[in-house]
Amino acid sequence: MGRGKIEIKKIENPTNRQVTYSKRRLGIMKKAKELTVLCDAEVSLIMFSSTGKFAEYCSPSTDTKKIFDRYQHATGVDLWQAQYEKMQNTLRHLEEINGNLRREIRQRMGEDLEGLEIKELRGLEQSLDESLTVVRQRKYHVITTQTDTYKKKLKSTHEVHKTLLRELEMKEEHRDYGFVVDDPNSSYEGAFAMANGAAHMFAFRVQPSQPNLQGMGYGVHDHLSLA
Amino acid sequence: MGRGKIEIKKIENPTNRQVTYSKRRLGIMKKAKELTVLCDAEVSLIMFSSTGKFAEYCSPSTDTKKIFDRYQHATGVDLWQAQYEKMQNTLRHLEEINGNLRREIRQRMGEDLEGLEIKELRGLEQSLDESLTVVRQRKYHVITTQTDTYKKKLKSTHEVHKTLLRELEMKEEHRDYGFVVDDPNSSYEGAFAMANGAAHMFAFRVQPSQPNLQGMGYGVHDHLSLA
DNA sequence: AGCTATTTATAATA
DNA sequence: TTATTATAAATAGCT
Repeated sequence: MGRGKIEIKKIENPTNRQVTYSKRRLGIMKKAKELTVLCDAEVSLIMFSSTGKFAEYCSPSTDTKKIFDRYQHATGVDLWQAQYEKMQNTLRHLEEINGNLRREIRQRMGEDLEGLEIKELRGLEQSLDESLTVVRQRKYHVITTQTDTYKKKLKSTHEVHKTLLRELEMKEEHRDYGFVVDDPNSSYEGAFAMANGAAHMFAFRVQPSQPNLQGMGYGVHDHLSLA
Repeated sequence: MGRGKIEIKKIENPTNRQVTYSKRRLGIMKKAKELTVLCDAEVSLIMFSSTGKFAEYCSPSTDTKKIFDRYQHATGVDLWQAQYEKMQNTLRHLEEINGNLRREIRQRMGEDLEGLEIKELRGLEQSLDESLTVVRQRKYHVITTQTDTYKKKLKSTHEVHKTLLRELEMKEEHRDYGFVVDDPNSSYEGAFAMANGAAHMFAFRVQPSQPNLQGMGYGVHDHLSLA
């Protein structure tokens, strides 16, 4: 149906191919519409050109999703089922692992021990013992580091104090009156008390075992309630 | 393109409509094939007649699912996306929880402690300490139970022994010769040595802390490698 | 299902 | 792309 007959094979000239695609795309869409109207049919037509350009026709009485639902029903092939089931399996697997991890944590917290053999209990005990040692070491390390930090702060406060004292002495030499202090916190007593007080507060928290901290928990636990 | 021009509107005569559907269905499928070949396009054509009959054409280079995935990508239209993304989110969420659980276990094993504050370290230490106590108690409980079991077995062995002794004494009274023993394991010495020996082996394993058991691990760890 | 007169689609061309 | 037009292809009405 043209000036000459053509063989049905790929048009190698890209321009011609594109032109033919445009014309025939309109043609087939017209055909699809006519089929829909004349024969009261439902038609879905989806096309991608070789350059990736997308075009579609779908009967007005329906939509592409409905057509595909019908398609799946008609063919019995559930296109998404495979993917879906795969994901569901992964999900189940993850939940199982999750359960196991939670159980391990519970056992490491001294719960859920009923099912364990002596051998396992001994292993767990030993592991906890070793872990406790490591955690204690780490705690002492952190404490030491923080103590050093406070010491440095204290020392720096002392420097400030000395400077202030010198300034005051100089002022005293220039006047025959006593202290002139604008801000009580900048005085020797104020600054020293603060630094010392902070250090004391910390020292108080240094006790190895605090039986009253039950309610404080161990912050990382929060994520047990995530799922 | 026929003996007479027709108006494009629903053919009311069902027979005519069906005939026209058949002819035009073939026609449009031919067009779809030609478009595929001539223009190197990807085409999906799905049709349902007014009587519900299903027919489809799909480019050989692809399949209906792929066309549909491309369709979704091209249109941005949802269809299955919602469900799919929901699952993907759940999956990601589970994996995240999983990671957190693993981290908690590692921390309960004395690893990965760098990010913890003193407060958290102290909480962890206390938790481990308490857990260790519980696990030790449980271990001793299990050990006690097993020891009881062995004691009962031993007692029962003693009963057997007494019976045997009585039988032997009776035999001695009937003959004037010494012991007559068929199976050495059924003798007093054999039975007692076994029961006692087993108990000893167990007693040996009762020591609270076994520094050499590092390699044995704590069986429950295996599931750390599940995912 | 075939047939074929006629309409329609489109290849070549501009 | 769009328009023209000669020609191939599709198909409506009939068997």
